[in-house]
Amino acid sequence: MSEPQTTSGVADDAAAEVPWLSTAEQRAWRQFLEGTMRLNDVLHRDLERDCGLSLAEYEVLVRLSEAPGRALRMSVLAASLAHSRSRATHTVRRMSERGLVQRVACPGDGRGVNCVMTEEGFALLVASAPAHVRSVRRHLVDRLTAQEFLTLGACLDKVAQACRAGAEP
Amino acid sequence: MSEPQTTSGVADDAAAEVPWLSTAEQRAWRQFLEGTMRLNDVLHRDLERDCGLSLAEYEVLVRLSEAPGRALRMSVLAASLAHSRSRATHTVRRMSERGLVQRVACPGDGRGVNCVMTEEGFALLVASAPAHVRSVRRHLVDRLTAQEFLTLGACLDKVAQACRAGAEP
DNA sequence: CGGGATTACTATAACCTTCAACTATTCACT
DNA sequence: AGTGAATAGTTGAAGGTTATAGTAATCCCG
Repeated sequence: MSEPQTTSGVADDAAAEVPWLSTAEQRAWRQFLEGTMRLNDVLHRDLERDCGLSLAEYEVLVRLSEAPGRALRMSVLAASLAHSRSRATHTVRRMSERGLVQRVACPGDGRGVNCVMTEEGFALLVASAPAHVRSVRRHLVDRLTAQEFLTLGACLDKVAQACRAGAEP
Repeated sequence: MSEPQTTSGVADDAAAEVPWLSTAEQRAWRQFLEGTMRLNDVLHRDLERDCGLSLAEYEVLVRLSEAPGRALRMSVLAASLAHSRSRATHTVRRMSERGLVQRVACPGDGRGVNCVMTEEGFALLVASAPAHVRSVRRHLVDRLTAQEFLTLGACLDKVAQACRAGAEP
């Protein structure tokens, strides 16, 4: 990320082997880090305050709302959220304790578990979406031109694909 | 973020009040979410595996390495990391238990605490930086054109500024 | 059919972050 | 000086995430 400031030159050997980041790149990288962190923070806080949902829980509800029968297998849900299966299990357990989703055995595959959205869960999503969209607009979309925002999406999509692929050069 | 799919039209009332996201915007938003999440994940994992450091700990070392005397007051450190003071306290405590930093009373202000990098901490940063930079390049920088990357930084900087300001329109 | 490999998911514990409450010090003002 | 407000930082508990190991069902293929 950033070259350790040193008067001893001890870091220069490393710099010789690794293509370091230019000053401009370094600034861009830090801006990226801080921006994504702060955005995540504020969206999470808004959603928690206004709707009593974490970002992760909201995402679960969105995915389920779009699935046929408002149901998704745990593994599919986890993959679609880019979460570990373990994380999905915990999140869904907490949500089911609140009555937002239900877990039912997967017909046809005894190993599988289907996560189904309850009416209550759907109602909460419907009630929460406007405030959340407003928040996303206010903190992200409205800060950029339409073109910038779409470019942002395209860039991060390339990154996501590389990460998914394991990111060999 | 995304309009709940509904056949009942129950969400349309909300949509009437809130400027929803267009299909293209929605795609961009999800790409952004997934990309930042996966990038964060893979960078964290790489750093942890190669160097035994979390991203947060690495950032602490970077900030300290750039500070005069390789020391920073806790509150300055926390602000510069965009972390809560509490989080900074915990992180620094763990790092000091490993001998990477030291906490010393702040001369001139009895309330303050200075966090000072040890030689060991500096050595670990120097040893870790090359692998981390490689990781950032591989997963982010090299996936984009130079122009795209700088634009990315500029966009997230606008977002960060808005978040810092409290984001009134 | 049957036994090993694979897949699907869960449980436990360790770790990190957040939150709220708390102590100590300094500042502002009379 | 003296008191109330603000600042600096820590603490401990609660909650979420990750890692690891475990159980159960299915698949594969001889």
